Amino acid sequence: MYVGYVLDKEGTMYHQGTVRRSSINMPPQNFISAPQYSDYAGYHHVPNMECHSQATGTWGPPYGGQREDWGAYGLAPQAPLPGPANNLPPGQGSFASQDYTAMNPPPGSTGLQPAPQSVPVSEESPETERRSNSYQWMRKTAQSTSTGKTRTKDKYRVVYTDHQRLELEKEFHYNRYITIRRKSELALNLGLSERQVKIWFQNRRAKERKLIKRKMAQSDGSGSSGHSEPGSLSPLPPRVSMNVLSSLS
DNA sequence: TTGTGTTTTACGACCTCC
DNA sequence: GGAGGTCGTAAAACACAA
Repeated sequence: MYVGYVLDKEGTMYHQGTVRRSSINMPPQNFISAPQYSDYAGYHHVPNMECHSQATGTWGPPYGGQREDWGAYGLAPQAPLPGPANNLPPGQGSFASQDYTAMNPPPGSTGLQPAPQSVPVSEESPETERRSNSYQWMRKTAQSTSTGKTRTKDKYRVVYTDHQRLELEKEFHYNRYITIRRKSELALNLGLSERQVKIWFQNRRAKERKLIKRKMAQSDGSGSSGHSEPGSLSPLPPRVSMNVLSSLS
């Protein structure tokens, strides 16, 4: 049932997935081993990420221009930040390929092993370390699923590797809505299908909304009125962003 | 060890837009 | 009609307390 559907609809996805996972756990370019991200211990979930509801403009102009926050990941951007300063339209967060490759050296170099990621944990703030503990799962998951399978196969779902999640999170942090072009690039670079990337972003937005709701519920409960407005999560209506962004890519 | 709660993938249903 | 959006949900993976 699922198999039929999926294989019909996206044949490569799960075939690839099978291959990927059988070798996977560490996909193709993957990533040697999770420990190379030992510093990241789960992107720390973007310290501000859970505070988006506190100010509508937290993400600034449509989520763009926040890449400096990557310092929180131990991943400061190496390329100039796109965004207003670079005359990129608001919301057009998508960085050019060179930006991406700056972080993701092409095969032949060291693969996907951005050097900056080896920021010593000791340099992180106590808060960061605390968060790191909260995200230890990030380290473990990549190792724990050696036979990643999907709902359509023997198991229900795969567990993305640290690296895959890190890259996806970075992209998400930069732009909540991924462009078609970036989706392709990411899928290619991470050994995922475009469908997986798309769904990951959908789920990630859902997660964010959930966090915001929770935050708002808490602030309501504490008597203080939340600063964010319903719907403030999405400065760019999905459709608009999709059209605009894709036309710009 | 086990029970329980949370998070993470993945999907279907339904909607909007072109 | 197709693509991508949200919403709701299933179930695996995981964390953690008892």
